[in-house]
Amino acid sequence: MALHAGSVPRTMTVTIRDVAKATGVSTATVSNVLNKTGKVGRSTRQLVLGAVRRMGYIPDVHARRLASRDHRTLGIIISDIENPFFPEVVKGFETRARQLGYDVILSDTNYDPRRTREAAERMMEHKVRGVAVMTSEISVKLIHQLAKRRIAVTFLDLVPVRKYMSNLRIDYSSGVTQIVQHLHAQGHRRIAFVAGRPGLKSNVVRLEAYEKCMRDLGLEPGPVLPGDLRFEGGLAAGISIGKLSPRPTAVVAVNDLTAVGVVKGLLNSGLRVPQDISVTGFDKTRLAEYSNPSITTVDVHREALGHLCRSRPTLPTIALSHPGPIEGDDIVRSGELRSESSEDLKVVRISV
Amino acid sequence: MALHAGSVPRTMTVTIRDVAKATGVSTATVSNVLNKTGKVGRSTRQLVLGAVRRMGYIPDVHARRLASRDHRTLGIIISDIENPFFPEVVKGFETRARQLGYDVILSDTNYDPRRTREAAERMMEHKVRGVAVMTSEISVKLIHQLAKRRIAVTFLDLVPVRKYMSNLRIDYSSGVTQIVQHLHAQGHRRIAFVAGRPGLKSNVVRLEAYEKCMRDLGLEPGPVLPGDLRFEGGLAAGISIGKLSPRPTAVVAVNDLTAVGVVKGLLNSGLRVPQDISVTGFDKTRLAEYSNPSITTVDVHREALGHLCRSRPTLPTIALSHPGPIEGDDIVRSGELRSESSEDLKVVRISV
DNA sequence: ATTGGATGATTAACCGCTTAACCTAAAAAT
DNA sequence: ATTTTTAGGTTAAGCGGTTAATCATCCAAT
Repeated sequence: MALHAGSVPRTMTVTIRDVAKATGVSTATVSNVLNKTGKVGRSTRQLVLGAVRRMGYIPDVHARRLASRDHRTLGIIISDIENPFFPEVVKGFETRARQLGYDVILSDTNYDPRRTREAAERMMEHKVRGVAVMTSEISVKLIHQLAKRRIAVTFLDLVPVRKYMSNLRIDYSSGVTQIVQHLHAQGHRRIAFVAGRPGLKSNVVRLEAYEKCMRDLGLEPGPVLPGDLRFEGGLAAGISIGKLSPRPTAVVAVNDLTAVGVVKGLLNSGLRVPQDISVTGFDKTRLAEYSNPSITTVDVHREALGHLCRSRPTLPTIALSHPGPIEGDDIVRSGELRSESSEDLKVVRISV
Repeated sequence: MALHAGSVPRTMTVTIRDVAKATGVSTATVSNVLNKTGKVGRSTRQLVLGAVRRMGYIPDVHARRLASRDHRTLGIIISDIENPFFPEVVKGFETRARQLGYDVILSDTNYDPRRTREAAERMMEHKVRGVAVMTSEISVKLIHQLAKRRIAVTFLDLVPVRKYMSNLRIDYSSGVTQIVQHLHAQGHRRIAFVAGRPGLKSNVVRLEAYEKCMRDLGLEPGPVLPGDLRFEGGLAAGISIGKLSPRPTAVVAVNDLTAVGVVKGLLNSGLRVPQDISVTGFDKTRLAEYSNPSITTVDVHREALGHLCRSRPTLPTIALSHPGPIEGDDIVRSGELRSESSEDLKVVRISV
């Protein structure tokens, strides 16, 4: 029995002290090696690095973040990860963040105000540098709380910009307007609208844009059906529409997921899409591409959302693709996704 | 100017010490109030709680985790958040974890071994209690490293179970076999297969099951086309299949996303689905439901995956829904999703 | 009156790492 | 030859919590 009980490490995890002891240097030196501060000599560095590898040392992120006041973490709050729109945003956001050496923490609110509040709290607990709020369930109060803690908040057109806030204004109106005009140009006159959740600003904006545009075109703002931003809502709406007496010839859905549901509902009602009736979506998720038939949609430039406020130019454009009753790809350019930042955003400028 | 400069707090963040000072108690007491240890008297508790609220104190998660060795955090590693399969798993996992008071950290590997290794490291840095590895890019070594650090690992049929490991065995073979037999029963004789990524075990298993089953039925293992587990691969395969001279009458795709791509490819080639050719998928994602026509798929019971090893019973079953050339819903029950756990899994038994 | 819990609160060590301040010896400058 | 830099390290004080050990009361039991 050559082993002394005393030689057994108390805790299973290797700490920076263990590495220091093993190499005969101070913990400060090990830390400096790990953080590449360039204050350590070549030979010592090799020595330490060797030990680190050999001993399987992995720094504890909590200790690290606690000690260095610099928490390189960003947060993103979304509503529903099952809506394909969000994974795409998340992917862009995460990729970019990682490139820049940031960790990302994700919170899904599931359209629930309580979970939204918890999500915001989680961001504060983690002391994230910035958070992208990609949902509109959040209260103004919560946003201000975040900002007050010097967490740079980026959101979608929710409240006026102040310190530490940055607004991504998605020009929903323009997108909807284009869709409606597009349908009008195709000869459609009875155009229905499938809405999202009543409380959500972004949805209200779309609905109003639809109504205004219809009137501007001298049309009656056709039937407006309730939805839930999900497949189910779209499905139900599609079935309802199938039963309407003067049936609409086109349906504008509040988002792609809803649109896909509408299509399904219509098909289930024995209608043909797009021969009998056209359906359009919003968001330009891949879902629109997967769908049969592909649905016309509005690109809200998720990638830009994900990459967040690349300075503050007028970002690329909304594109309408794949018209309703016609096959083929026609890209209509127009509308815009604007990015407004308050000066203090510099803090989180996570794009180059 | 009634304000003294000295009265301005140095740092913007309220710490437990500030709360203690403000209420005239010790930090230990504040901590005890916050952690509901029940060691604090009623009046003091109210006092503290009041101050906490008033001052907007939010505990720092890093400090907390560092001090209490109990890191209530779970990790989940997935391949591609844009594959609808994963958001569904994540949602289940996260919901359950939160119910149990765990935090979740998510990592997306994007089918890239390097990112997989980074993901595993991230888990170790965070000292998570357990991690669900829902991708097969991961190396055996990495899994062992995690287990060695006493991180309970749950994975999909990758390596033999040891200490701290738990295996979710998805009976892919059975699923594929059922699909093929199902198609055979429908009268299909030329059945193609669209594969996933060559290296991945789960994909190889499916391919082999397909081949074996075909032979068992006395059929030639029809054409096998390469894929990538994504829409693109399916699309390309679908187009290729459209050009085949003795054209298959059915296609078994390695997963739903691929299946959707195949359908699109076939439709683009002027074929009708399912009248001319049937397509089946795997995973039973909602995508299969959204698709037109809906595709037959195999349920791998994501929810069970998400909820992880609810003890270790033989979990519910695989269901085949919506056959190819026939409309309507017929559920074929059979096959199974098994969950094997090593004894030590108790550590992470995150279900009740 | 004395002992012995409960109950409620405090003290202070520590979690694992970073970093400002300080030290030392060798190289460069004067 | 002496002073100044500079490179390479060390010391030790935190970061913001938790928690074991300890202590002070107050009250029931002997």
